[in-house]
Parts: sequence; C-alpha cells; structure tokens
Amino acid sequence: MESVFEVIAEPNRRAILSLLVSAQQSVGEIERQLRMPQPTVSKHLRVLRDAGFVESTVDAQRRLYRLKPEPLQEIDAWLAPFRRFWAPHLDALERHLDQMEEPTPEKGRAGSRK
Amino acid sequence: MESVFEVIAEPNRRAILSLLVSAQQSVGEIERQLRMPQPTVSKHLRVLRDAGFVESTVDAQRRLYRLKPEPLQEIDAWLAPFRRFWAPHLDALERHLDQMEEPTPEKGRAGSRK
DNA sequence: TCCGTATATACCTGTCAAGGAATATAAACA
DNA sequence: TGTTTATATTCCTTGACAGGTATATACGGA
Repeated sequence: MESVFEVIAEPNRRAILSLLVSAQQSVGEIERQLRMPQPTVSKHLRVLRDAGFVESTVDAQRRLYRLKPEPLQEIDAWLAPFRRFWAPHLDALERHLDQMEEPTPEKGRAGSRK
Repeated sequence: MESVFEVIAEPNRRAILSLLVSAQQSVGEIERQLRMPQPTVSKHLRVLRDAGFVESTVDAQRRLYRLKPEPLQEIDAWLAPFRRFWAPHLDALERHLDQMEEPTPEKGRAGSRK
C-alpha cells in the first residue's frame, strides 16, 4: 500500500474509519455493524494500522481500535490548493482569468467547449 | 472506477490535478512537465474526465484540460467528520472522553497500549 | 487442563487497473 | 493531397489487492 490515498480508496476501510469517529470499537463490534466477515475486518484494520490511521489497545482477548488523525490530515493538506476553486478567499473573477491565461495561449480563434 | 477516492488513489492522476491548479494545460504540456508517455497522460485524463475532475476544450489539434472542483469537494466533505480530531472547535478533553466511553466498556482492568 | 471466544494470519483465486507498444483519428500546413 | 503534429484508443501483459476458507494464536473461565 503505497500511499494514504490508496488506503482510503477501499470503501470498507472508509466505513471502518467513519465508525471510529464516534468511539473506539472492538473488531467484533465493527464486524457486526458493518456486516462483514471477521477476517476481512481484521485485514482492513491491519492495513489501516500499518498506514497509521488507527491504533489498538488490548482488552483481554479483544482489541479496541481507535482513530489516529495524522494520515487524514495529510489528505486534508493535499486538498488545500484546490480549495480556492470552491472557497473563494480570492476573487472568483481572478480565478477565471487565471484559467484563461499563460502558459497556454490559444492559437487562432477561441476553442469551443467540448 | 467506482468512486472519486479510487480516482485520486493513482499518483499520476494526483500530479495532473495539481498541475491544473495553476492553469489549464494541453496534453502535451502535461506530458512534458510530468515526463510521462502521451498515451498514459491521455488515459489518465480520460479517467479524470469520466469522474468529473476535469473538462476539456478543443483548440485546433490540442485539447486544453481544466479542473472541475466538484469531485474534490466530495472528498473534502467526507473528511469533515474527522476534522474534529485535529481542529478542536469542540473541546479536546470532550473528545478524549468520547473515546473512553460506551459502546465499549472495558471489562476488567484497563487495556495496555498496543 | 479443556473449551469457547476473540482476533490474526496464511493460502488460494479472481478481478481489475496500469503501463507499453502499436495504431487510429483529426487538424494544420506545405 | 501528402505530411507532420496532437491526441485518443486498442490490445496485451503483468502485478496487486480483496475476498473466501481454513487455521493459528491468545486469553478467560469452567
């Protein structure tokens, strides 16, 4: 698993992370809430832990998993440069002008929309 | 390609998106800046377009690609519930208490760290 | 000590996506 | 019209990953 983006590409893993927002959970609790086989849950948790999305606590035979936010912050940080496109702390017009600008001067007449 | 998350799981596609933040680009410009073969660029652009991340304009033989922010907003929205873990608009202590709470009462003594 | 519960791991298999090479399409230009 | 430039598409191969099944490990309790 190369990057945090690949980790959250898997829908079941995203579901697990969402579950853990409210509170820490044991493997069995996750298993029941998401209706998935236990080995599947364990394997996804393994991936999530290796990538730093979760950490676990031992409670007798159970393992309690909880969220670790750092990798998610990384994704949040990657999104930052794109936010100007929907959160105009700069002016919307300026943005539009950027699009119409170098380094791609259109040759002859203006290009028609696809 | 099932979801927007799978689309951005691919590093080259993320690179393309990042390139398009500053301005629209032709396939050839992307190709040169990212040093990847033209068919690879075209194929990734196809995926990005099908998923709504970009749109294209025809300019003679060239196609100018530009960002469309909607799918990225979707990712941003998915992140929202997790932000409380690093952007405490609620109290940090409250969050910590949530973790220690139901629906997972620990049995006997406290669990030791992983 | 034996058993049941909870979780992790190993192995196998099918699927799918990414890259490479070749080719198709389309427009500009001589 | 033939050629060059720009981009898209097709075909093929390969590797990675997810799921299923079976099994291993570890702990608590009778």
